Amino acid sequence: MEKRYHHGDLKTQLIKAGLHMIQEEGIKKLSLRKLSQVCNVSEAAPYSHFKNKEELLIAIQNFVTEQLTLCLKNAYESTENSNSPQSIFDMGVAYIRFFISYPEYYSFIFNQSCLNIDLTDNLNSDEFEPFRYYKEKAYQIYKSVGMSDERIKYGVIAMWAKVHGIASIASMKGINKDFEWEDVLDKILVE
Amino acid sequence: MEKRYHHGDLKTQLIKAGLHMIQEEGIKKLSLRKLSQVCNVSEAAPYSHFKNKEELLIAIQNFVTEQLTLCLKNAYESTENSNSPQSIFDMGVAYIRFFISYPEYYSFIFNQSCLNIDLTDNLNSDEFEPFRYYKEKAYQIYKSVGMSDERIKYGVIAMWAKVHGIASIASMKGINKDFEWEDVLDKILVE
DNA sequence: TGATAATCTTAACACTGTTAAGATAGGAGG
DNA sequence: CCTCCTATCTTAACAGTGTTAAGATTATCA
Repeated sequence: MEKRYHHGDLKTQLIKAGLHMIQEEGIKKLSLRKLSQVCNVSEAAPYSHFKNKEELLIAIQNFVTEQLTLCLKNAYESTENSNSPQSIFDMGVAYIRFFISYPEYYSFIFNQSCLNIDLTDNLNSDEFEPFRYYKEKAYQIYKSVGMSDERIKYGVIAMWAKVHGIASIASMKGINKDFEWEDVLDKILVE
Repeated sequence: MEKRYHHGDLKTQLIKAGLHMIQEEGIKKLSLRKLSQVCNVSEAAPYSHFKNKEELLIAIQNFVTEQLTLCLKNAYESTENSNSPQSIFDMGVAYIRFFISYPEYYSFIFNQSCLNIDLTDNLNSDEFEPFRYYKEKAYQIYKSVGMSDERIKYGVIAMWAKVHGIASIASMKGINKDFEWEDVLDKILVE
């Protein structure tokens, strides 16, 4: 395997290697220089594909976000009758399980201020797919059950907050070790 | 104001200055060297009081955590009848308001993996006061209302997850700008 | 007073992100 | 096929970071 001057597929390799490094050692250990080394490329090479570190992280963030959205869609569509309250529950469980499986992803997606970087602008209410998708489907379902718009508005956000809160707490390493989340999700999630 | 060789109160000054810097520019901009400069002291001086940057951050984290606990205690005790479900609600609102007021604090307390540092060990289920206090009081109250232990166990964690989730979402800059959280807390928090 | 320990400074190290200047080579048009 | 353009990559440097070692200063207390 000879080394060529032009890598050929550096951009996607950087994203993949970055994601891998986040899973293995956490974002705190991720540096562009180590990433360049892994990709067998000089330290300045990434700057041909990303304006700076932030842009690379945003690319990785987008990749992870897409996977999360896929999990939600999967959960929604795999229910017998997709248009039932059951699929709202299923989407919630899928969301929580996603962050239990990859705890590092939670703070990577939602934590802006700890990085030397601000990923916040990439997290707009309307553009953040998982939020958008969940709310849209939940609205449809509650509507079809005949719930009033007023109740839907607050019901959806309340349910969503609970789901997100469980994901947040469950993805913390130190907190709530006494809970085997997987076993009690159904009891906590039901109203 | 002459400069003495011995600062005299450097340890507490570092914590105060650090907290101030976090509020003003976020944790990402906080560096020991800038902190030393603010305190009019050399770059290695902090190492006489803290083993490393992580220890200083833990000290700041503890300070913030104490303030949050105070908010909860205040909310609990200021209710007419402290031992009523109303004070559970009040504590939840206080918790959420705390992080709406100081959004930077949320990721500072709960975000481990983004820092070059791991604050997680400082966040144990039993030692993290706000969690402990809320759960303890909620348990007492539900118990006095005659709720079963089983229902209490899941009810408390479910309510807590919702509260924490709202705080989490509401403290995000980019997300859910469409919600004026302060106005709708009562509608979202009630079951 | 004098010794000990706490506190602070200076100087260096390795590691970051980032940029400027230039080398290489892939690909389009002649 | 050749040439030129441009994307991509390298080398070398800069400033900023956390951290440590060695030594200076001074507070404390016997």
